[in-house]
Amino acid sequence: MDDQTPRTDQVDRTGEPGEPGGYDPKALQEKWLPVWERLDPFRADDAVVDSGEREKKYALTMFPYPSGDLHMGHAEVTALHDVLARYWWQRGYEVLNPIGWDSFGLPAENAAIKRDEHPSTYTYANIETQAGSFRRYGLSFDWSRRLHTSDPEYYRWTQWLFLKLHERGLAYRKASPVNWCPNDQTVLANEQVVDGACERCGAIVTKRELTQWYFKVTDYAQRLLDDMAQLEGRWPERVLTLQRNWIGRSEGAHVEFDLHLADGSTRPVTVYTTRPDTLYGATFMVVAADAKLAAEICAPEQADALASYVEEVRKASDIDRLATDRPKTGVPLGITATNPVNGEQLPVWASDYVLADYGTGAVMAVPAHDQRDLDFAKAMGLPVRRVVDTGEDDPAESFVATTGAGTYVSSGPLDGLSDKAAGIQAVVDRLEADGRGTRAVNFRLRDWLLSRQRFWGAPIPIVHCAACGEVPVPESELPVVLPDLKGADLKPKGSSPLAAARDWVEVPCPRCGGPGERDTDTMDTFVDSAWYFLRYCSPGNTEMAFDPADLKRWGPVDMYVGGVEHAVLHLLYSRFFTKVLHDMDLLDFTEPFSAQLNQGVVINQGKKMSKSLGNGVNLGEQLDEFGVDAVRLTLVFAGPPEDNIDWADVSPSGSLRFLTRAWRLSGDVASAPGADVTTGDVALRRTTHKTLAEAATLVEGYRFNVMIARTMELVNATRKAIDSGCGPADPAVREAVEAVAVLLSLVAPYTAEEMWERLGHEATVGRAGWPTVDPALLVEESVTAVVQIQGKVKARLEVAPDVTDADLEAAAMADPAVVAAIGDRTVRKVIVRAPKLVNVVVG
RNA sequence: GCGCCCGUAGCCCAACGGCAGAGGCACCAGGUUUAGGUCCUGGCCAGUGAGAGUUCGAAUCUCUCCGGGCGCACCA
Repeated sequence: MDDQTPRTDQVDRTGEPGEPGGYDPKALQEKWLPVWERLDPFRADDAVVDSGEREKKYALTMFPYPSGDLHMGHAEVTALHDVLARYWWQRGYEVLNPIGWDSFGLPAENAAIKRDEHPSTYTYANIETQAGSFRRYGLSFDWSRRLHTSDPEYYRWTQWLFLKLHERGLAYRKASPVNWCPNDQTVLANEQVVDGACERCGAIVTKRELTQWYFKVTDYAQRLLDDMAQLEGRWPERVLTLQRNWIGRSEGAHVEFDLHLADGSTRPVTVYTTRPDTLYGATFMVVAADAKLAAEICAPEQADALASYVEEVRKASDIDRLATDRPKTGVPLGITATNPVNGEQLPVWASDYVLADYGTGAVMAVPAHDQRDLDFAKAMGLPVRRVVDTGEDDPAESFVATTGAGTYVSSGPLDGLSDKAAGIQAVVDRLEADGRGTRAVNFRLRDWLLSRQRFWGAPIPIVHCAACGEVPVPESELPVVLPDLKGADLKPKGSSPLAAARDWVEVPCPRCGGPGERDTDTMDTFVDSAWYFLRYCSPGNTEMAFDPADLKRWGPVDMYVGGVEHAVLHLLYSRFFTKVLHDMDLLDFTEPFSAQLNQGVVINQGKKMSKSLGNGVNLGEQLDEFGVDAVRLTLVFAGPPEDNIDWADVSPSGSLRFLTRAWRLSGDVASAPGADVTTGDVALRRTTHKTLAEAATLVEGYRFNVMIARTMELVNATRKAIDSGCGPADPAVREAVEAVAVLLSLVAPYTAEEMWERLGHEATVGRAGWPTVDPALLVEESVTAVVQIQGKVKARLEVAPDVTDADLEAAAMADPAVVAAIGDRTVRKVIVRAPKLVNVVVG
């Protein structure tokens, strides 16, 4: 452009910190943070919702674990989350956007051992550091509801919830082989074992027979599955799939076989199968080698073989067990079982390919139609009998099991049938008539093992009494506060550190007053986080965990933003707790999180950031160099929220440049606040209103990156209008820049606030409200219609937006370029899509 | 092995079945400065991984293949 560039640029054209009049992110942060602390603009007010003045929104981001300071991951998830929370405020909702800390857990305990101090020292110091960083990061949290799961005031209610589940028979103790992490010296839930290793420390997990506390999540398996219908389309598809897989429902039948033991007695055993229709093809039976059943039914002459086999199996880690190409092993138990449909005597084997804790721990083996059974049959030289002819090669020769439907053969009354459902029905009917079986549903989901042999968690509020058994600690005595242990006291020794605190352990039985001992395990930290979103609604309530009335007001969570790494554990447990509390009439909803968004991860140069690769990006340094707003903008603009962000692909300096350009606009506006905008430049006004309308749709669709692109366009258009269009005094320019400030308030709050002030407004722009969009300005004066011949563009016409199909066709056919393009060919068909397009088909 | 998702300029990413490029990064040129990791203007740049089909019209729908990512994987 030319030299009508406004004068202010002489001073403003700088991004250098410290320069007078320049855009200085650091100065803005120092200027506005105290103002916001004073105004406290994002405190969620119960009364405002209750009066009906504003509708509620509950925006939640997965609360952090207090290890060190915040990192890029925190910066990303909170920046994305804050866009939506701030948008809701601007749109006139009363938004509950709380923050807290998941502050129990192993890292603090390990740090405490290393430094010979109490875990709380490390924990609360980190929390303060992170809280300060979050504040500087300019997030719209309601700090008044802050919680820490390691506070006695919080874990008192975690213990209360445990008691409630215990009361309802949903918390129980049982002895069973459990996952044991030799490094952390504690048991782990199934969900915490990933590929045979501890998800936290990576150590290879082994098995131990221990008596542990469980939550009966399996009672809710079907509902956990069914209620996902409510979440369809509102949760990421992959999370729903993960949950579905994890619950792992299957349909089949229980079939009872008679075992003929070595002592001549008969004993029934039930197997679970999804293919009862292949019962005639069963040629042997397999029981889990490590199940009690195997030892009980084993013939005496095989007892030694079984014992040494079990020993071998126990030694094998889960890693070995996971190798799918691993050869099948096992030992015969020296007994037979009778096939209930044809009376055949089947040899019974023990093997580790059958799992003790799934189904009944015993299977009927149909090698022809199950690859695992076939592999075993091949290894042991057992017969293979095809009973379903699928047209494929006979598995007995090909060693490829056929699992599809086909025509039944060698199956007695089933022969000739070729419908799988009918086959299953026929066999089940027969079994039911004989009292030898029934239809059954099985779940892969296991009960939630919640005991941990570690210190830094909520003690399990149970007293063990020789006379009364497991006695719940009375609610009035909660919380059961952790004893004051630290440093070396906490060293893992395979049993809970709490056991060493004898004065703490030894208490009178609450029931009989006799000598009792406290349970010395603590709860899995996933128990703490399975209900924290409820506590935010009733902060500081000393009478109850949460007030149902508060949850009626705020619940359920409207948007839950966090990482996919919690797709199974945390979300499943929270869903479970919600349903239990619903059944207790404490909640009127059955799903805690109505919608969910998973952010990607921040990587660098194509790889996960790690110390060993030396490619870590330090959040603090980025914030120092580019400022909070530029870093937040970069993270939000990088791409769709769920995509990973490669820090090498993005440009915080580019973000900083954009913010500088936006900020400079606010200094150029030369009309007074409240000027009559209707007299302003219509073209710019259209852009402004169109941008606002589109931005709203984009934010609601979580397309924050595109929303920012639109804001950039508006900034560019405004710059152009000032420099070479209507000029800085046009009220349309003010309107546009105010719109920019509001749009930027979602992602760059400091810059937006400064712009707002320069525009002559009071803080805070975060609560200024979304400008009203004038629908009249969304309609274009004219649109460009394209005319295609055979789908190729040949001409463009400027037409009214409300042009009729007939008028548009007439105009198109009259256009010289079109006439020329058609030439002497015959017009076969004309497709008209007013006002955008005409397509002429010639032939 | 099974299932799901994704392939658009040098890079990150847009595009109700209707003009392939909105925005940014990088790069180049010009101007302003010439103390600039400044600012302004302009430019460069793909025919949408490959092929086939449906359609008046396909980046968009369908199928096959290639490439990448994710999930599940002895759950009977």
